[in-house]
Amino acid sequence: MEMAKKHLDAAQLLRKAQRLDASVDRSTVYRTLQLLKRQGLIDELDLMHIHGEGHYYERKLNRDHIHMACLRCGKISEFVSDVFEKLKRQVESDCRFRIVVSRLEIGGYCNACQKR
Amino acid sequence: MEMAKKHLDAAQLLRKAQRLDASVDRSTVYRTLQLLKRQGLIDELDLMHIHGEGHYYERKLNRDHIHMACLRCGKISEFVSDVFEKLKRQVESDCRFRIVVSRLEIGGYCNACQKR
DNA sequence: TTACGTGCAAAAAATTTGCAGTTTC
DNA sequence: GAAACTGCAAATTTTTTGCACGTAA
Repeated sequence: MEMAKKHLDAAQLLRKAQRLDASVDRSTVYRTLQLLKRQGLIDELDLMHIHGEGHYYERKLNRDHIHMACLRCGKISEFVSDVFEKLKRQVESDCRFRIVVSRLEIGGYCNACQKR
Repeated sequence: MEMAKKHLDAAQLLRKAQRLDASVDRSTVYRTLQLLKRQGLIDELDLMHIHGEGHYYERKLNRDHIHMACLRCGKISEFVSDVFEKLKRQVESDCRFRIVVSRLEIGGYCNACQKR
């Protein structure tokens, strides 16, 4: 599964998979996503539910990133921050909590939409 | 709606509401939640889907807090951090993004469960 | 009136499950 | 052959919608 492009929901992944093998079923997609999620190989997002109640998935990379969803134009942008890393380390030490997955999603207005 | 207690899902809110007025319908709950969400009066969480695919709601207070969900015992804990506030300010200035809502959820192992 | 909020019933969207047949080791 | 994976069909769960009615400004 080449989840190279990001932020795909289960239906999109199904369609992509069926382009390679038309017999692939929805349940296989969901079962595989569950597996990958448990292994920590993908991250699950909901992008502030701007486009409905579904979930989106992306390959987990070394560096976590923040997702920002524009409430007006729907654009999704990403941001990597040392402060985010610092925050996670603070949670781990202050709360004695071993972090496995983390997700920071922000809804608001992007630069372009603020100007209108 | 006394969402005093937190992290209630739509079904729980419906049951609570029906205790006061038995005729309340599911759709009213969902419509009200949509409204409150748009007004920024409540926050929507999914608590890392530890207990299923639903969503949880809580009154939005002055200070945002981080939610941590223990993948073993299911306990949800909360944490307030200045670093989180700093991170949000960084996003606003570095990305020129006007934040309306933000949500940081973390999955991992709580102090007690790490020791087992 | 005109807009709004509601219950009701039905639909739609998202995800899960049981089962039987294959493949894999 | 046991364990794991799959497609298929059907079921569940979660959320939304159309509609008719009542209410409030």
